[in-house]
Amino acid sequence: MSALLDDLNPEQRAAVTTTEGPLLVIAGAGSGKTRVIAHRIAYLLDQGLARPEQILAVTFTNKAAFEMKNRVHQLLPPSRRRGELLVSTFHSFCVRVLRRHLDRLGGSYTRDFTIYDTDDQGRLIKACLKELQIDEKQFPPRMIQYAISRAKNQGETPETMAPAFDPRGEVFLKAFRLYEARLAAANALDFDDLLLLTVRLLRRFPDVAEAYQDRFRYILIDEYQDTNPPQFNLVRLLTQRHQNLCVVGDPDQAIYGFRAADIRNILDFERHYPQAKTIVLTQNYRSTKIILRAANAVIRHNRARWEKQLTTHNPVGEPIRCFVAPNAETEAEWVIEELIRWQRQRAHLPETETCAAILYRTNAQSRLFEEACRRRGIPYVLVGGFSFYQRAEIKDALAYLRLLLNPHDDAAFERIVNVPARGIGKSTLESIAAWAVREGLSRWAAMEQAIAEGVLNPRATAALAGFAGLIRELQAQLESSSLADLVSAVITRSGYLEMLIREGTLEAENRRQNLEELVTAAAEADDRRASLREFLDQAALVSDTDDLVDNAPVTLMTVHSAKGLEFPLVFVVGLEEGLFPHVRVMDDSEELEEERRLFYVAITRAKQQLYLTQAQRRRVYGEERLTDPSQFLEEIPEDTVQLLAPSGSATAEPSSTKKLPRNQIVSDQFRLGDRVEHATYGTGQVVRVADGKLDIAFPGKGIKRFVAAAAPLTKLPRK
DNA sequence: CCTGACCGGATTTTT
DNA sequence: TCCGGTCAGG
Repeated sequence: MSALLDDLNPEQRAAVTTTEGPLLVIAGAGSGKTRVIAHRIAYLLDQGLARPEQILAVTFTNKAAFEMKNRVHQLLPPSRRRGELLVSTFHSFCVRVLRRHLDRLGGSYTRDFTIYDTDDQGRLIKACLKELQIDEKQFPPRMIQYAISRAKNQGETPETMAPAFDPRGEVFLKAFRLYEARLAAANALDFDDLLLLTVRLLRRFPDVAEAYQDRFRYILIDEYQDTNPPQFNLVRLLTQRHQNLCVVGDPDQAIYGFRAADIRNILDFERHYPQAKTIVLTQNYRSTKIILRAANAVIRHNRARWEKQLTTHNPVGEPIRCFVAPNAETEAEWVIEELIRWQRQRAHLPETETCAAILYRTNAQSRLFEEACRRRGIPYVLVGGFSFYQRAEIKDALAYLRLLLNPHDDAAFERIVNVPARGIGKSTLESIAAWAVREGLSRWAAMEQAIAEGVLNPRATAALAGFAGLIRELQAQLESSSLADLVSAVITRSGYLEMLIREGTLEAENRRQNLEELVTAAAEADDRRASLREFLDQAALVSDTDDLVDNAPVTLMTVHSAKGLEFPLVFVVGLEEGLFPHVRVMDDSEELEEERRLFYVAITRAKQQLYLTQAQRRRVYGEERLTDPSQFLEEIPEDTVQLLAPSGSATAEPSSTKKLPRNQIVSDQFRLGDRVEHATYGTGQVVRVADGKLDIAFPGKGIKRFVAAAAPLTKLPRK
């Protein structure tokens, strides 16, 4: 058993073995946090302090949960591996609880509820606005959606919200109220509801709460800095009895404020749990000294902060390499070239030593890098953006399946009632919608009535009856068929497959293959003996990083998705004012600090080599714009950085031209690659000499063009 | 009812 | 640039 603790440092060992009472582990980037959690669970089991089913561990993604389970498994002797260890995300855990007990809450909710994803939510909100005749121009659905989610996460309901003084608030409340009513009517829960209703359930039914409190003797929460109020409440409820709560996180990596995550949950932990012990893990095992020094320097610019300095015994490493590209296309090309070069040099090393990540602020940036990879024949893995379960054809197929289980799922109904086209048009659907609203029915029920009473024109009635028949026919198969057969039946009998085949385009063929893939996924679920319900739940709660491939040579993703991951080689791209930091946060100092934490997360993903790039021109809204270097670049210490000259013919355009008084031509005194010192811009590197002009790149300040120079420009000795 | 052409507006990050 | 919504014609 002591082998469990052997290769842990004293801080880590303390975090693993302090098993009684609340424990706060502040774990700096790369401090072996995941390892500590896995070892702690293994330790609890190994010491006989708990049986597997008495432990609940919460991770941020399903993938992390899966890996955590595996790690624990490997740490344990075979004799200790029995029993079910529950490692899941907050959302999956809540679904589990609600599928058991939601009936108790009463109202229209039952345990057969449907989960509405962001997409379904958006459609529903649009429908609500339309029904209330609210102008979408004045009240953009996205904003309403955001505001509703925000309100719900703050624990507000339409009833508890302050009576609206201004008409805008009144309009919002009306939309909020209707949205909640429609959700309830469809027996649907949105992502926020999963947490909220679980909390409500446990509060209202002490016997249920006590059952869970008794069961979980030990609770561990990862990424605690990113928990939101309902998650906090849930943790409080679950830990009331044993208080053996261990939360692990890093306030410097709190990046989910927009999702109502509250960094105070971790900062005030010792106040929430007065008995708490605190352990800080400050030794970094991941990055080189240079990378860590840059990261420390960056994060120190945040004012609201729990001060800690990470150290490492790792080698000094290579300087951080900065590159300023003339435009976004060149940026992407250059990154891929550099990546190929880097990996070629290390071709003799195992994949784990050479895999790379390209990290960007927004998903939209991925396209150029994908194209560059494809041009050079580099296979890549793209995370997020358009993951498998978000593809239209997959969501369509899933909507059919959802409707089989819950015909009152209006979002599913609307999605596929006329996909493929079966003669159920806009006006017909509007009549159904109006009927449903008037009678307080779901779309499905309204449709059945409309068919029975023959109120619609014969053609429409026949088309609807055909659709209703199709769904019933498929429903009849629910009991008897395997999931794989059921999915196949859905895509063939609905005519979906035929539609794609008839289309005959390359894209349609692609979509057909995706559907085939779904059948495969269903077959795998059959192997696990999953029910249709479980299959759908899992599909609704997949996270972007779940389809991450270990040790892929190149992975493209947002910085958010990269949280918790590490790569030998990392490119952080698009370091421009307005992009990273994003325009939307620049005028709010708190949000800017969150953005800086995001940048901190980005650079601390790198183990060996870090690249930072900026494009001087970038298309925004299809219009080319000049960019300024990100303010974050200036926060990187100069002596950790090496500036790189653009290779080949690609030459950067300077962002400004500096004219100095005395017309002393400078170009013949300097050569490409010279290091220079300038009075105002600091140390730079000559990246271009031509026509008596000199382009000099200054880290964090972009490229400046010098026509002539006075004394302040001095040449430094080459290193 | 369906299709295709046209126009206007949007872009942060995610369970 | 791209997406979604609107409108006219088949």
